[in-house]
Amino acid sequence: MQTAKAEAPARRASIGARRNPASQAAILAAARAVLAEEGYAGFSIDAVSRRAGAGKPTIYRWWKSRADLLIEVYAAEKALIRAVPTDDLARDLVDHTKALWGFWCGTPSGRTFRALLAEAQSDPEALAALRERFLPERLQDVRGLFTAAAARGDIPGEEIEARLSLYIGFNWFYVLTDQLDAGLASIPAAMRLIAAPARP
Amino acid sequence: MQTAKAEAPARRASIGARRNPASQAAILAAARAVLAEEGYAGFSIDAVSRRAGAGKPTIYRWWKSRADLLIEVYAAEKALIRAVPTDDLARDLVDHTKALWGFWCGTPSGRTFRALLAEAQSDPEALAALRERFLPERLQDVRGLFTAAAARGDIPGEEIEARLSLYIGFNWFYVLTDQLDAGLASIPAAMRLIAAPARP
DNA sequence: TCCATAACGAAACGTTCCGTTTCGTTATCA
DNA sequence: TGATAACGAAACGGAACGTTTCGTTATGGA
Repeated sequence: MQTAKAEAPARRASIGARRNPASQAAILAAARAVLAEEGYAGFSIDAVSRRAGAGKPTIYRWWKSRADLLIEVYAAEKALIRAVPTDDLARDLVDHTKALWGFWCGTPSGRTFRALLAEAQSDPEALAALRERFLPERLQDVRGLFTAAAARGDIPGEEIEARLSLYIGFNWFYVLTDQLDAGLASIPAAMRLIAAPARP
Repeated sequence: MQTAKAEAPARRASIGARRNPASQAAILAAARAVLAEEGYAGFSIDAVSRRAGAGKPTIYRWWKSRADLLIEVYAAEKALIRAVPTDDLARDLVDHTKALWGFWCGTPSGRTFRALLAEAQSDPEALAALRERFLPERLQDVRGLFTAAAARGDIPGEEIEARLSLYIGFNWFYVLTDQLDAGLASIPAAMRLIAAPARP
């Protein structure tokens, strides 16, 4: 099991007129556990509240939406993956893609990500948070791979957005259809196309 | 407005021991209208039932899940778009993409599609329906563009899946982030990369 | 030192939607 | 003509929503 199953049954009362870090940690851990075990279907504020031994008002006080909570759960683990450009964009992309897919499969983060994308289809604020907070931060590294390649003259600078969109969409397609295994074989060819030098 | 707002207040009773086509039509029209006006957030069986003037059991009798209903609403309009290969894959892809995005923006189908993808993240049966029924049928035409190009020798046959995945993901990324407008400019460059001939 | 302030968990609120069951009605089809 | 089946309406118990009320705990400024 990839998550702590049993929660500390210790009661957490108020520690005064300030946020209780233990409650914050318990809620994030509970959210992570619920997502790991039941995915988006079981991810309700009630379920997280019960599992964390926390009151619902405590959750609503610090996270104004489910999307907020999802983003924080995701961000707590994503920091492990870094992408540093070498001199070969295609290889950089293949490496990063494999690392990302391993991260999505080996932690609850794949389900968390899918939940966030689903949430964004029904909640306009979740969509805004996805576009304005989540994606820019998460894509910073991979965007850097493209800008470095453009700086080297390997790809045209004006095609960065198009190539980045291709890269993002490729990953989204496989994770949203829960076909990361089947998609592994397509990674090298796809990344070669995305990283292709400008045609003469 | 792109959908009929007022429903026929005429009562539809049973027409005997067989399905009532008027009820089927009213339910599909109601689902379409709800999606057009409120998107996935307002798409509940209760809401569709109320709007259609139909009983919930009638909906559950003929559609075993929300995803089923979404697929049928989408399929009722998608038939309008066809893709016939010429001798230029890149141009075929650009044309088809623009037609698809116009269809997604000009009808409730964009919202329907987003709702279906969201539904697939919480309901395993919806995910199965998406992969095994919806996508194969919907992708038939665009897949034909790639196989025709491979038959001409313009692209390697073993890269069809990778290039198709790139194409699908590109579209999904923009529709799921509700950024079809902003993505228009990236279409030509992206399609050129997807359709690029094999490197020597 | 005292007390206004604020976070805490628990419980309950009314609302909405879930999927199902019951009911009386309607009309087919064997 | 009668068994069969779909129809709309209404109601069911259960779950989750987001909020409010409550008593408790402990801080931090006066």
